[in-house]
Amino acid sequence: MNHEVFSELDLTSLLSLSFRTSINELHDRLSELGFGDIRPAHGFMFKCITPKGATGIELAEYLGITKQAVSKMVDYLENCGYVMRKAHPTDKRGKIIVLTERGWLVAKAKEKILTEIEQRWIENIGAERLQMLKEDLSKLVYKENEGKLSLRSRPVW
Amino acid sequence: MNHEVFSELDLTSLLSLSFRTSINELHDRLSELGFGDIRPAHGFMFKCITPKGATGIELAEYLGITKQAVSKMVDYLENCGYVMRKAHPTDKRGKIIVLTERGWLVAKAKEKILTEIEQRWIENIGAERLQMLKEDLSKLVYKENEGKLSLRSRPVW
DNA sequence: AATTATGGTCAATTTGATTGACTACATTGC
DNA sequence: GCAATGTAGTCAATCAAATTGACCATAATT
Repeated sequence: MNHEVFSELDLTSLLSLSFRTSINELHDRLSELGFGDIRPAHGFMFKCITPKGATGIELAEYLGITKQAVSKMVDYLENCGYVMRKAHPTDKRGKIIVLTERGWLVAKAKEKILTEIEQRWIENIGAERLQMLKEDLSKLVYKENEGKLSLRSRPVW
Repeated sequence: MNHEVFSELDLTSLLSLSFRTSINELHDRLSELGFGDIRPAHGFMFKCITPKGATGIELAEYLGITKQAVSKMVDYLENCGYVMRKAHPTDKRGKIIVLTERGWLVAKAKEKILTEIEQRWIENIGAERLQMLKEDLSKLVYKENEGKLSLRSRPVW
């Protein structure tokens, strides 16, 4: 398999492939650490739950999915021992989803692995280029979404 | 919504968001052109079918999914009038999947839209930066997969 | 010629998401 | 203050994309 193969790919395909590559490594590593029941779909949720918890509606908006989908995901993660539903302090209808201890463990492991992946990328393309890459991607995501973000630009992790 | 928000995101999240952003625009545009029945999952298949067709097994390997999944996808695309199953010239077990005229229309529209998206990105970050971005992503996808590509790095488009 | 391997489909199941219906509580507006 | 409307969450049914397992027909191997 030759490097040249990828140069001919359009940007969208490249973004897809590099995302899949990262996410595959992340989940392989999480599996090795005993977090095999965490799947790609769950990942971004953790970012919204930390540090002080979130309601289902907040998660739904953040992830760009329906509250029903969030509810099911929380069922699963609660069952696996990663999150807990707590009563909302002021709104008796609402619940707050918070991380359990095990939830915090996986969140920290995720953080560490992502940092390591980024570190290895720095070794490949250099710190400046990685910095530029991140800046450019940030700019693009921002420009293209102009305020309407988190409606359909939902991350998979 | 502030640009700063994204700078704090890790690389993996950025890749996810920028990919989603591109793919959303692509499919919005395809919908406007009357190709609303094409969904993100189908996209990368076209790249493998063009120009001279492909067998189910080839598609499965290229996409990194099972042959059964390919078969179903082809059922759907055939039903929508984008592809056709033809008899394999030498192997009586096999079939070749080729694009119909409508299939070619959507493939060309896709090409055009992706080029336009890339063009707009050039206006945002400049041609040099975009070139660098593509080179860096290519290098990373290549390095990280080292030969074992197309097994799990399956594109979603 | 018999065995094994391969290309493709059928059927059942899993995962992640959807739409629609419903309950319990909150907010608004006379 | 209470009736109308709105909102947080769940239940149920369904869809989309993929999986595993079983199977058939043809090819390749020995």
